[in-house]
Amino acid sequence: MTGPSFGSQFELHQLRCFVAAAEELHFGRAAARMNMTQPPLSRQIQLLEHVLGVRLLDRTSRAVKLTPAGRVFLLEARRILRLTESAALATRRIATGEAGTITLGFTAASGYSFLPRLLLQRASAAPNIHVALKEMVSAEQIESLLTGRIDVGLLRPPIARSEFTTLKVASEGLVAALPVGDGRLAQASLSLADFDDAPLVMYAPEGARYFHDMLDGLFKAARVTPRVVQSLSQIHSMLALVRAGIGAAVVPEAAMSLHFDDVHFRPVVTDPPHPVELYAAWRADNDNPALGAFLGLLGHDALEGGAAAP
Amino acid sequence: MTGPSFGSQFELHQLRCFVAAAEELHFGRAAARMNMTQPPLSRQIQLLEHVLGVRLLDRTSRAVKLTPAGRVFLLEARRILRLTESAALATRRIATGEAGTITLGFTAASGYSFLPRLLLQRASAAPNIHVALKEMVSAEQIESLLTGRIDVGLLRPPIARSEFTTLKVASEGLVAALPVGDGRLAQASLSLADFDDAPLVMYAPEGARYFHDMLDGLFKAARVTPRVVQSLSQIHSMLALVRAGIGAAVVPEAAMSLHFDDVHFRPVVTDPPHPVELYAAWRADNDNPALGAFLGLLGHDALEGGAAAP
DNA sequence: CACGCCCATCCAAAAACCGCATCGGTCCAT
DNA sequence: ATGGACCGATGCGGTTTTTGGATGGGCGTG
Repeated sequence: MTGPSFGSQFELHQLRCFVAAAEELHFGRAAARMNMTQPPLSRQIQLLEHVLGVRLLDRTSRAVKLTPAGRVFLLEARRILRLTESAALATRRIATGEAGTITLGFTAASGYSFLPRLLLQRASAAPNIHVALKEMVSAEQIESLLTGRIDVGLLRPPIARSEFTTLKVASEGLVAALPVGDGRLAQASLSLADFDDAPLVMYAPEGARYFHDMLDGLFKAARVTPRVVQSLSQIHSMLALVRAGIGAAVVPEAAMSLHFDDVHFRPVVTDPPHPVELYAAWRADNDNPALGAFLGLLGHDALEGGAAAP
Repeated sequence: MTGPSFGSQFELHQLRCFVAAAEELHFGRAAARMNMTQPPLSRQIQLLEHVLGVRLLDRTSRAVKLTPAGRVFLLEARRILRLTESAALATRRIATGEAGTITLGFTAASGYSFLPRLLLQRASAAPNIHVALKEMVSAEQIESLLTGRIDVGLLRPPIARSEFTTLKVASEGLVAALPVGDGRLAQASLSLADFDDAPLVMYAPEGARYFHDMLDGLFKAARVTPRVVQSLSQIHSMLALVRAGIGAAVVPEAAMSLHFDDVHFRPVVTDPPHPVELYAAWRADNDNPALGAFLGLLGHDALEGGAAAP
């Protein structure tokens, strides 16, 4: 014989037996609490003591007492059992989607207005869903959705992928950003014609294809030709140029939350009155349990699977 | 049927199986690591999932992947298993006396010199033994030893109780505490005769029976009769009176560590040169496992059971 | 001194577990 | 396209473990 070929590790059942016995200081009552009879409880505690190599309970036929080691082990056992319960609970919450983490990609522009509203709503409606934010342009989001780096993207159309489910979550109008002193500020609202032959800070076709193409289309349809003095892809950079008096800019309403000094906004009337669309997209086969709860925040129809992308 | 009449709690063995599978992401290798075959491992994990009501591993015939809930549960499971090991370790250390708590009673006088040395030694020789200190006079210590409020007492003889084991841990001489200006400070050492008919701050027979009786006996044997101007039981109070010039005092050497300004000490020659004795006492049937290690600090012969008290 | 209380032990029945053989599904090489 | 390798799930018999009733023995109590 080489040694005690016992299972050299104790089991939770033995811990539960010990805690019951240590709390009742009476094997009979402890057994009753454990829904079993006294002999097996005795055995389990003997086994536990054998595995530990330590006597935990001093038992005479008249009284049961904790040994010093037993006192220490009682605390440890209670801690372990508490941990098992909380572990099970936490895991179930993750699985049911009550809690969990959603990694969300978003475009810079959606971060100004839609995203803060969304996060505010999450804080009250799904406080246990953690949202990890990653700013990236729409093309990056599509790539990241495919590789699983993000669970959901907030991005611009077109989203031409069959493996995605998409949902239009917001649409907004366009506004003109004008420097102080610009005569057009006298008007309450502008039309596209107001930009004909006027200096315009435009979206760049590379970094901001969606806005570039949209504005380009709108101007062409209205037979208006602004003088494009600069092309940029970031809204805040464009507004900085507007402030410098280089020209006007046409940006989504959300940009109004940026509050540049000496830059004022006026609504721009367009044919579809809200041409700027924001979509949420996610892989249809994403198995993140928190996804359902998160999508619930995006709109009440979201859970059914959203509208197809154009 | 009321519900799943399963053992509604998982077992550590299932946790170990799950951790192995989650780490290997391969049931066969995981089973090998667990020293068993693949089918039972599959079952254990199925059982665990059933108990939790949560799928932990997504397994196709080609690949095994953790679900989001499984990722969370893996962390929890590892934590629980780590805790079980440390719990067993800590408990064994308590049982073997490597670690633990000793509640120690001590007299005020022993706290000046002997106790600090003892605690210093403990810090290096038995750092995991925690010593809880309770100052109390010898009579209180005996009472507390009987009721188990303290494990060990550092006290003065006589200790006339058969249920105690005792050990002489220190003996010291007496010194005279003299106020500046006292003529006897000219001598390098004093004899008892130097106190004849001189004002003396004496130990009170109630609160400090040991010192009172000892000094009383020494003076009587030397046929010396000091003028007792005050009786106190606390050394520091006595020294305060000495400093005020009320009289001299005869105190144990340890009192020299008190350092009162304008109070100087001179050795007093006595017949037994070290008449002040300090004993350690503990119940022979004390089952505190840390006791052995602690007694080892008191002297190398301490473990055998000490000398009988007078 | 008989009785009651309580934990340990013994033993047979029940339950749980394990390993073997096998199945169904997927991927890969031919 | 097809055969083979690989992998996890499942069915089943044998073994180990656990359970609970009966019993024993120590220890206070009336």
